[in-house]
Amino acid sequence: MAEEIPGVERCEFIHVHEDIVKRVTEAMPGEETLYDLADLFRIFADSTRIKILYVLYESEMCVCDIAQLLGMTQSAISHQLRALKQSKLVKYRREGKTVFYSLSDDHVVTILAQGMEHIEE
Amino acid sequence: MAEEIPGVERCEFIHVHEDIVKRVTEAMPGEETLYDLADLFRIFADSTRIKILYVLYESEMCVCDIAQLLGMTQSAISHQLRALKQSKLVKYRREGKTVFYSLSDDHVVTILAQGMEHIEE
DNA sequence: AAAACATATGAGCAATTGTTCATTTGTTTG
DNA sequence: CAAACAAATGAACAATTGCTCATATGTTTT
Repeated sequence: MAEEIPGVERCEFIHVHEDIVKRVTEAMPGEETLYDLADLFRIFADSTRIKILYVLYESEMCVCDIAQLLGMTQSAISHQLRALKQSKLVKYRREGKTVFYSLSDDHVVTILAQGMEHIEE
Repeated sequence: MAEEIPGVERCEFIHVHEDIVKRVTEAMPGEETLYDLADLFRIFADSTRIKILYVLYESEMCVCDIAQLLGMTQSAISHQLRALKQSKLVKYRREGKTVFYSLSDDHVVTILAQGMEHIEE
């Protein structure tokens, strides 16, 4: 953080105190972690994926059922499930031709609930 | 949800039970709420904004200080602060020429913490 | 083995996003 | 009032995203 970046204009003096600057730079997670965190939230940043998560919160469900419930194509849902799968927000099990998806942990629920609380104010 | 959308192919039968379908469609928040929720998470879906939130978690700070700490331009930070302000994640107070920003509530902290927990597994 | 079905995937396109650069707005001080 | 400084804003551009369409993969059934 705060490397020397040429061309970045600076205000004359820094207003925050030394110790705060120190605390900030120490408490800040590494660059890579911050990217991972942003990637995770990017998954929640789409209403289709949120719908899927809400649906799976009620019950494990196959791709086709989700598509039907949400009135969307199988392809669209499958693409989004891949994203949800890659960020480990959902897990799946195969049963013959059918693949059943479900939420993989309850961080999903907590994050969604906190988000709802925030926008409902 | 689940309006008749022409051209959406459907699997032959729905696997989930009637009561589950009913619960799902009842528990699902309205379309507008889901969009607002996605919009909120979109704010968290960028590492610059996450950095700003982490910085403000340590201390109230002015635009210029944040820019310096993160090694970015005043303009870039100001644009991002506008987004954070619009979604009510940060608040501000003016003191002469300087504008100090701070976190507006602790949903921010909870959401970030849950996200961190998830990616750290 | 072939047909049928559920799911996954790749390419392509319109729409959205984050940054930069130039400029404007708002406030203080000479 | 003019100069100086902090912050905000608008236009523009590259990069990313979500969907569709066509097709591939994997599994069951005949």
